[in-house]
Amino acid sequence: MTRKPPPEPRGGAAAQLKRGPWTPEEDDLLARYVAREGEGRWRTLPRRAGLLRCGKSCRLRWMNYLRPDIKRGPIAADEEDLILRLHRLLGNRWSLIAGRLPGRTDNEIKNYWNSHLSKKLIAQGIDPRTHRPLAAAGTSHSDAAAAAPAADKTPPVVEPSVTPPLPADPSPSSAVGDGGGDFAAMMSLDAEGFEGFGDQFQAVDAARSGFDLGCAMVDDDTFSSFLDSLINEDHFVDYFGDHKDADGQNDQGGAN
DNA sequence: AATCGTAGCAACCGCCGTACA
DNA sequence: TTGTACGGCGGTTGCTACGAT
Repeated sequence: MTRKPPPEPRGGAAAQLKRGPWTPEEDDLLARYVAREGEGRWRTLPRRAGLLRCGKSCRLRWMNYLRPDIKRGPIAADEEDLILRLHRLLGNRWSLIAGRLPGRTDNEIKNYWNSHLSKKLIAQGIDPRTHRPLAAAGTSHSDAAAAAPAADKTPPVVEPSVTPPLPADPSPSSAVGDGGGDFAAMMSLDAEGFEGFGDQFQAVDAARSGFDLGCAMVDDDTFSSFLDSLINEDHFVDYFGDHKDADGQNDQGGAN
C-alpha cells in the first residue's frame, strides 16, 4: 500500500522533509546506514544518512519494514492464536504482544487485530476489548457487529493501559506500589483467578497492573515465564478452541 | 464498463516515560 | 530538582486494491 504525499509540506524546516510512502532508494539509504552505524540517534540519523525524512519516520520505517528479522507474509494460525491470548492478557499493548511474536511488528499486529481479529471476535459474540461475551457487556451480538467500525473508535470499556481495575484486596498492588512488589502473590492470585473465567479477568488485571507498576522488580525473564504460563492455560484453548472450530479456520490469507 | 463501498495496511500524529545535562 | 531531547507507543488517517452492484 502506498500513500500519496500531502498536497503541501508544512512550513519552516519541515518544508524540506519528505513525507508519504518510502521509495526503494530511501529504503536502501536507510538500511545501509543502519547496517553500518547501528540503530539509535534517530533525530540526527536522516541528515547523517542523507535522507530528507524526520527521525521518527526513519525509525518507524526501519522497525516496521526494513529490519532484517522482519517476518513477511500472512499471520499463521498459531500466531493468531497467540495474539488472541496475549491481547486478552495485555490489552492493546501491541509492542508487548509483538515481543512474543518473533519477526512481527507492533504495527503489523495492531493492523491485523483491527482489520481481522476484532471483527472475528465480534462475529463470534465476543467483545474484542474485554474478551467477554458481548451479551455480558450489555450489547447484543448483531448490534455490536453492525456498530463494529464505530466501536473501534470509541474509548474502550476496559482501559488496560492506564490504571487497570484491581482485585478487591489491594495488598498485592500496594506492595508493588511500594517498590517491593510481591510477584509471588501476584502469581498465586492468578492461579486462583483461573478457577473461573470471570475471575480470570481480575487476575489478569492484577498481573497486568503488577507488571505496569513494578517492572523494576520483575525482570524480563520472570515476566516472560509468567506470560508463558498464562498463555498456555487450557482455559483459553477450551474457550477459543470452540469458537475456532465453529468458525472453521482463521480468515487468514486474505491479506496480500 | 462504471460506480460505490469496504478491506487492508503503510505511514503519520501526538502523548508519555526515561535519560541526561 | 528541573528542563529538554529523545525514543517508544498506541491511536488514527488516508490511500490503493478489490469485490459487489
